[in-house]
Amino acid sequence: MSIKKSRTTIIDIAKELNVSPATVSRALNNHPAISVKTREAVIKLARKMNYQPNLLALNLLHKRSNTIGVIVPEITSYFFSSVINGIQDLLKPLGVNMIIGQSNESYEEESSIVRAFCSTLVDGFLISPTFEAKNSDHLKALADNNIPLVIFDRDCEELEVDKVFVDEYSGAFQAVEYLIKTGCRRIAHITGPQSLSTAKHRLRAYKDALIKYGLPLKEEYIVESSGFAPENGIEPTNKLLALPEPPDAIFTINDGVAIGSMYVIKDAGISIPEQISVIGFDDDPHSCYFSPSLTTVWQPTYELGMLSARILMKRINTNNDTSKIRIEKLFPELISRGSTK
Amino acid sequence: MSIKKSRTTIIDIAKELNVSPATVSRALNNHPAISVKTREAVIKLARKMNYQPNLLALNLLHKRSNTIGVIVPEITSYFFSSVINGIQDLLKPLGVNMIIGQSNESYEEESSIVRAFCSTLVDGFLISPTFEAKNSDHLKALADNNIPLVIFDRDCEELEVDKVFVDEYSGAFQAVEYLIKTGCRRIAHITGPQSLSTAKHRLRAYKDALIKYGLPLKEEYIVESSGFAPENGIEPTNKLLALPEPPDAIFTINDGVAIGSMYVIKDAGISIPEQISVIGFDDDPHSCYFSPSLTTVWQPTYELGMLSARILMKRINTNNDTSKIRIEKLFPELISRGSTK
DNA sequence: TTTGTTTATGCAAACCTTTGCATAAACATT
DNA sequence: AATGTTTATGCAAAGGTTTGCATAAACAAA
Repeated sequence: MSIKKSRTTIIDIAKELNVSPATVSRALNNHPAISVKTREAVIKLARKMNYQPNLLALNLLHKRSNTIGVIVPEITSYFFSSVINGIQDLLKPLGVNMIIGQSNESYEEESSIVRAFCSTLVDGFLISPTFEAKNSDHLKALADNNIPLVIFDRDCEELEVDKVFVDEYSGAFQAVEYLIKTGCRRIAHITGPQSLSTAKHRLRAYKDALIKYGLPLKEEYIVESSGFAPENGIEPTNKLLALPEPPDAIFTINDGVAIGSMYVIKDAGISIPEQISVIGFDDDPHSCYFSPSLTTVWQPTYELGMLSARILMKRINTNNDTSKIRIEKLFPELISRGSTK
Repeated sequence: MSIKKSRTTIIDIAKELNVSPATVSRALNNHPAISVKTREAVIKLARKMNYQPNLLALNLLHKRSNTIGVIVPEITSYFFSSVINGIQDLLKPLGVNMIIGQSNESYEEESSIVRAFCSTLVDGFLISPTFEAKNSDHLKALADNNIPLVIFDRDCEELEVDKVFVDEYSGAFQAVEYLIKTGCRRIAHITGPQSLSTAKHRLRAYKDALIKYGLPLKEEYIVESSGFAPENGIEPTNKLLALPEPPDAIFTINDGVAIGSMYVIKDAGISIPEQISVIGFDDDPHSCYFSPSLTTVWQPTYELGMLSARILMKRINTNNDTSKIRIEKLFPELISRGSTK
């Protein structure tokens, strides 16, 4: 039953000064048609009364929340949290906020978050779709409601919207090529869920690189991991090590899996990189502290976030005009460390 | 110049049905004084026209944004990102959103974020203060504006608000006690920035444990790291190893630093845990994949986030009444692995 | 028929700000 | 003195929803 001490409004100031709220508004917004005297009085009093504009009212007026929704599979991974960093750094100077949703790789959750954010809460979306992508109706619905959407990192082919990717193919190709050039001949690949565009591109690059260098493509050297954490690397690696002719190199879908993989390999008494080379993907900050330190493919995560956000804001500010959709690609880079020869 | 196809409002429905907007509102909100016939007609049409309430308008009306602000030093660390997970999971079923700000351990940034979030955008704050805490005027100002605030993980003593902590002292004491019990006698501590309550508590526990077991307290065994990443562990460890009588155990401020520390130790050809035991703090998911796997102190991060959010929501929903402030403590747990004897 | 009661609906204010249009006052020009 | 121009301000609507109060309509009771 406490009386909520409501904050100072433009009306309070107006009453105090015996002017209309409109005058106060104009004075505070540097409208030209205000006498110097009035303006100064208003500004002075506003400061004294600690006036702060009510963004809730402004939002309603402008039909804009100055908030965007970001949906990622998870935020605890280094990859996505540093993408978010990039997004945030672009948004902050613009005074735009970001609400984050985690899909946990679940289609249901993803669409429920979209729905929740949709109710006028959000001016646009930045989404990296879940790999459990049954369909993309919930995302298509955004287009119908004229809410801008930018897809990043993971593709969703049926959607014709702005997209920002890392050139997975290039990164993976570099990695496999490097293994070949350092003398590996029996190169295995621990791939990720095949519904993911990223996993598909990396797999294709793996195959293409082998072909280019005339190495045989063996189905048993391609194993799928069901996730991106170290524990997801264990079983696939065990499978590879149990082969009659085990690989002399493993290119993994990401650093997490690579770490699990190295763990298994070392545990089996096999030396890295002498007997088996390992390459990851992501350049997680932990990766260089393992022994051996992990060779990996660095991705421009921060830039990925920045660029995606920049493109989204452009859409929002141009009222989602019908200009051509943009598909951008950023370039990854091989970082050679101790886990390769 | 495109015409923004504005969404269906309650007024559109009202016109279509020749009733007043008030009637539509009541019909949709199950108000008792509405005839069944009208209600059904309204609901049917609302569904057909894909009506979704305009939260912007509701926010203004209720003077509530259903959004809380969360400020953490950084989100890329496992610790904070999993706290955020807990917060989010509590908030989601309540339909409350969260905007995140990163202080990057900077006082300036922290207060600028508070200011930005303040302008009616946010119903309450969840803050883990930066260690560059010059003062807490910006946080005190929240109290003046009657905006609820819950502090978590890191204390700010001059503030009388709800707080949720991990019992750092207990966790650190367990760690040091464990080292002693496994035969270590020259135990060093890499502590964190001393403006942090967490670092202070852990340091105190370290000292108390040594005293309890009659071990000498040597100043040169206490070294300060300037951050929480592996690289911050390097210099402090070098210092320790260079001592005339190097330690036979190192208790570090967190897993990140421990990882850097182990890196240096192994590099120096010293074996872990035979010659030096290492214990971290946090239980980062990577920690068990290092060799040796890292003994550490697990913190209930997820629960920390959940509880903090729960307490904040209580404050918000009780209109920030003057009930007693709550100080809660959660308990950490030692996880023994390969880096200790 | 009158009065009283219930039921269903509408009006208008409130939440806070901005802005197009109107207007009053002050001043300048003839 | 009359007309025209400039300057400063106010009015009111708009943005979408909820809700206390008023009221019309329908019905029941006397």
